[in-house]
Amino acid sequence: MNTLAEENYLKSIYHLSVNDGNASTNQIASSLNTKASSVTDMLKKLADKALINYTPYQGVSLTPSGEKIAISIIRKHRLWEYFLVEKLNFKWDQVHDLAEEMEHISSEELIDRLDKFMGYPKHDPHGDPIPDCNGRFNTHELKPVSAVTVNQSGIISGVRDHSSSFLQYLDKKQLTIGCKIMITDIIEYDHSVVVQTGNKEVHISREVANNLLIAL
Amino acid sequence: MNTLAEENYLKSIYHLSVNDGNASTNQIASSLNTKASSVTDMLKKLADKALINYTPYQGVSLTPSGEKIAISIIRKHRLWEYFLVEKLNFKWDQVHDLAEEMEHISSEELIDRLDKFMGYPKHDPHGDPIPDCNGRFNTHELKPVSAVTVNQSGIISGVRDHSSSFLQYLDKKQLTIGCKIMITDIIEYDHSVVVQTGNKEVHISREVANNLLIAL
DNA sequence: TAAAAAATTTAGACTAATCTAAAAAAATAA
DNA sequence: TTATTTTTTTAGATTAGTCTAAATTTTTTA
Repeated sequence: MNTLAEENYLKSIYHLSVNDGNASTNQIASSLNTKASSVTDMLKKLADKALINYTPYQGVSLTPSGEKIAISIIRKHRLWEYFLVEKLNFKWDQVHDLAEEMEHISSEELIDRLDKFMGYPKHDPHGDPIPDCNGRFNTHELKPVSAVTVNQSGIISGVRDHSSSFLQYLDKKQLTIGCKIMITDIIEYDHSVVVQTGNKEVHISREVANNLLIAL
Repeated sequence: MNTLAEENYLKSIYHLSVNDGNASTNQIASSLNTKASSVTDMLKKLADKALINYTPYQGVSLTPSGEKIAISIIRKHRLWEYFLVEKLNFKWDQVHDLAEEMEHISSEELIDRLDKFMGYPKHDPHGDPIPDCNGRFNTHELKPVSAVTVNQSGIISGVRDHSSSFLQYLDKKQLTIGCKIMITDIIEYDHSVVVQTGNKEVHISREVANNLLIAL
């Protein structure tokens, strides 16, 4: 078994390397709120355990076994989030920190039974896909609202920012997972976006549009 | 908040001092599978935090704030055990170690919601009372089978040993929580006990009788 | 009640994970 | 392509929790 710190590093490296397959020391440090020197120490340890590929100064990538562990933690995180929202009636902006703690409960059997208990959900409350017990999941084809052209419509299906302040803002604007929206205007000047949701028009900033994902 | 190690010490001290209100260094060491010298170090730390009353060489007792924390951990442990058995269909002999891990999830709101979700159960799968959100619970009036006289009957309502080997043995003998039994004979020679359960007679050793608790 | 045994504490060391400050390597800019 | 800046690593220290071995206190026993 791995320590809590090791698990958090693997998870962070996984998220950071989703795009380019590589994570830098500084990126990891800032995502874990720690110092670059601490990261270097841990990278050596994870490399010794063959969980990452590490060449000094060159950043890191996960090995297959490191990725397996990372995905298992993400599975746990998302299933617990689903449990908290669907069974214990938490709001979607309240569950991230709780799940950060619960994702380290080690038992795989427990999580598989939890999965079954909830009917094998495919997405967590923020729209992120939940890996199955073999670590497989659909990488959904979502676009940020900022990348959509005028008059296109779609279903809000994910967020890039999981902070409660962002989620609460979306709640207030009634821009939540599952809502159908249409992009009615894009303001050239500041790249802010006007979207139609239900019978209302909502004006959102470029930053919000960037962090709101829709399925076309 | 307290560390995992601190929480485990407080819980251990609570359990050890239920009877005489006091726990010794060696008792704590053996219950936590650690060394007496490690215990001494931790006792100083807990005393500094005013969670225990500690006089060197004299053993320790919990202060009110230490007891509050201990009971909160026990509440979590027992609620998670209930959840695992009632919702995820684990057997009563499979849940102890899982709950040891889950009891350290810190959120009180989470555990209160879990309590509500399950309908405020009063006892865990081993018959132990579950403290309510204020830390109150009935200390049930149970007797070990070894302390009962011939021809008395009662309901199996608790166990003193939570090891899976003991619980599996009870399963095999069909001596589980809720069963009505009658003590039909006590063997003078080795203090073993013959009990009637349903239409069967079961012969149990003194040790088993000692660890099986009934309500008369 | 003095000697032996048991229990407990102290002293000093170790590991995991972190930090600051300094050194080294890589990337960028002049 | 050399100088500067940024990134990363190394060196050395710190904290929590643990350990072994030695010292001390308490308890037991003769």
